[in-house]
Amino acid sequence: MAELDTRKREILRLIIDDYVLTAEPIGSETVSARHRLGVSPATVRNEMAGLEELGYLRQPHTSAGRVPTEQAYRVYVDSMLGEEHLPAWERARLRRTLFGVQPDRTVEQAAHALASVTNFAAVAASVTTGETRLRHLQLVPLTPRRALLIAVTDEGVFEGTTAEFETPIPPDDLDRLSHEISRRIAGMPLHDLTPRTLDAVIGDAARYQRVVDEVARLLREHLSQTPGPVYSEGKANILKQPEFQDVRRAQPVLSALEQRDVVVELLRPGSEEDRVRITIGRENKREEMRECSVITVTYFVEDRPAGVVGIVGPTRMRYGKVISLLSFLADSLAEA
Amino acid sequence: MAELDTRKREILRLIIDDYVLTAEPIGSETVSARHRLGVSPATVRNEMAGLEELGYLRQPHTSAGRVPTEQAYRVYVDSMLGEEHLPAWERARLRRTLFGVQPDRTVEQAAHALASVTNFAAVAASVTTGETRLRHLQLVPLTPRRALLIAVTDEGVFEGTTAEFETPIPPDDLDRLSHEISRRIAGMPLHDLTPRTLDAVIGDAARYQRVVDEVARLLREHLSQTPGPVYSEGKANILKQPEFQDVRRAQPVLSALEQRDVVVELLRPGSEEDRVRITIGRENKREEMRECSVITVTYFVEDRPAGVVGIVGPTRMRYGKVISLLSFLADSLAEA
DNA sequence: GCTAGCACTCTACGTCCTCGAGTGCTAAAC
DNA sequence: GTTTAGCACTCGAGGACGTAGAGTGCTAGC
Repeated sequence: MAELDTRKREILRLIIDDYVLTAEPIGSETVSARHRLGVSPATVRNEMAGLEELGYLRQPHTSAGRVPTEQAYRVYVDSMLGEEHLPAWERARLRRTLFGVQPDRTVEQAAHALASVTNFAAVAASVTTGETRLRHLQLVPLTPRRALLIAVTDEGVFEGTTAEFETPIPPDDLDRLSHEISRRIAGMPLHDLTPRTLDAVIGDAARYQRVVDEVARLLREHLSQTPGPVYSEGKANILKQPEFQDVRRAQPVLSALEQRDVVVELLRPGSEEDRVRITIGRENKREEMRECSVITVTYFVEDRPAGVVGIVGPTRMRYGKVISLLSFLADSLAEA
Repeated sequence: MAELDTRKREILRLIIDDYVLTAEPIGSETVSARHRLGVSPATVRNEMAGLEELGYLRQPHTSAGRVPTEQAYRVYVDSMLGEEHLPAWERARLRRTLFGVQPDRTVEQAAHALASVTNFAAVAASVTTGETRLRHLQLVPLTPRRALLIAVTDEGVFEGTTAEFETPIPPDDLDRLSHEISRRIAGMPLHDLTPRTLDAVIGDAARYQRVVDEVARLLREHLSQTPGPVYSEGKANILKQPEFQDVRRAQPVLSALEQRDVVVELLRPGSEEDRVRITIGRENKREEMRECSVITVTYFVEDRPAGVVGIVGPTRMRYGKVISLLSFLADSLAEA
């Protein structure tokens, strides 16, 4: 996109900055007046016509001002982004919510705070990588034939499922058995939990072969593929955005965000070089998200992705601000 | 409300039934035509004028038909409710979603299915009464000074919290300790978890007095007052309802439903005589819910409340249908 | 007590008009 | 060659007006 000379870029930037705040089409008059460019509206008009030709601007109708296209937002985030200053109270507020509460709800709280600061929908999740290790496993007897399986991993994430057995097992045996399995399995990385290795590790553990099999099955099912809890907070916030005043536009988005797999998809972790991920409008895979922009940031602990936080809002958003906010939040989360 | 003679009641019923389906004001013509009452529109008009005087009907404007008031819905559910037949496919669908999945996600699934069948928002929770008993307790070492506390109760509900200790504890000791506490606490009803009794039961357990204290504190905090997870599904459904086409009406409701405590409040369990609870419009405590009706059903296992499911929708809803649906669902849940 | 008839009321909707914002083009100025 | 003033043009927002239709309340007669 080297087609843009300095002045065109400057004008485009001004239009985007303005439009993002007002949500109203911007006219040449406004541009030339608000920031003194040293040129008259007429000149700005010419440039704007050029920008429209290049696909960066769009006119809702002949006699309205112009609004940025998705392409415009794209070059904006790619090459016009300045560091945005975060007001102290916002920093303070975010940090307070992070360190105040129980540590196991930090991520949820982060999403909550993010939603209320940005007025967008916030999403967050801890990353469950293959690198996660099992720490502990416990079978709690419910009935003679059923027990609650609890698995604790490296990251404090854990899942509860009921296991059913074909033959009844006395509670004491179950307890001993669960200790046995637990000891053998502790420290094992999740990605080693293939059927084969699992059998190798715990397969010869006991006379309760059936039980071991059942446990192995559940572990495989739950831990290897379930990517932990995901949180989405403040979804109702998008109804505050002018572009979603029409319910028919908002409804699909809200519905989509209620589906766990959609959110999981949004929260796919990035790599070290690719911490901030920005998806604008039609760049989204999901049809329902085509009217939204999604920004996510992955945070790292000891060089491994530990979690992802992000927001979902209209394509018209203060990208710079949001990115600063997310980066700050990610850094804070990395500490915790 | 003995003010209503038989014909007035009949007419009111017809108007409600019709309005609930169409969401449009009903005129005298329609009433007299749709169901053959044997009287002319003029007569119906007179009766309707009477009903309006009594507060059961309301005219949006002079020349529109009439719509039922909340008072009308109230007498409707109190005294006009017939058993509504549930189509076989709906029963089948509900049951399928309940018994297909992992047992520990039954309640969530129930809410999900409910939302998609009714097109309203569905809420659900398991009840954590004082009657719930502790089954098992486990401390999993994280660092020398921190451990994950897991408590398993009667109902399979369990919570994970990290406990912090002032002095480091070797993992083996912690394990022994946690078994010790677990044995002493097992079978204890939650409402006995007052500070005093707790201390009496586990206070003399060990030389790790501090640890025991910390555990006691966490147990009190988390189990006695946290009422387990609550689920709300299909909140975006309310955007499909004609009365919530205006975003400014829908936004407060959606925001409220995103707050856990609001949902908890809605899901307060009823008693045996009071299984079905219907709250219409302004009967709701929460300001934001004043445009909605909430119907919840408590289901019982062994004569104790085990959970609550319900829906949130506009006051204009098919009360009979929804109640049948909820009752059926509650019965099904009681089995599981 | 019921109903036919009728005048009345009010909204929804379409048309017409004006106002104003913003444009694109052209010709003059720098 | 670039910039700018001037101007005619386009188009949507919004108000005024009129009509159609739905529904009502009232009255007089059955």
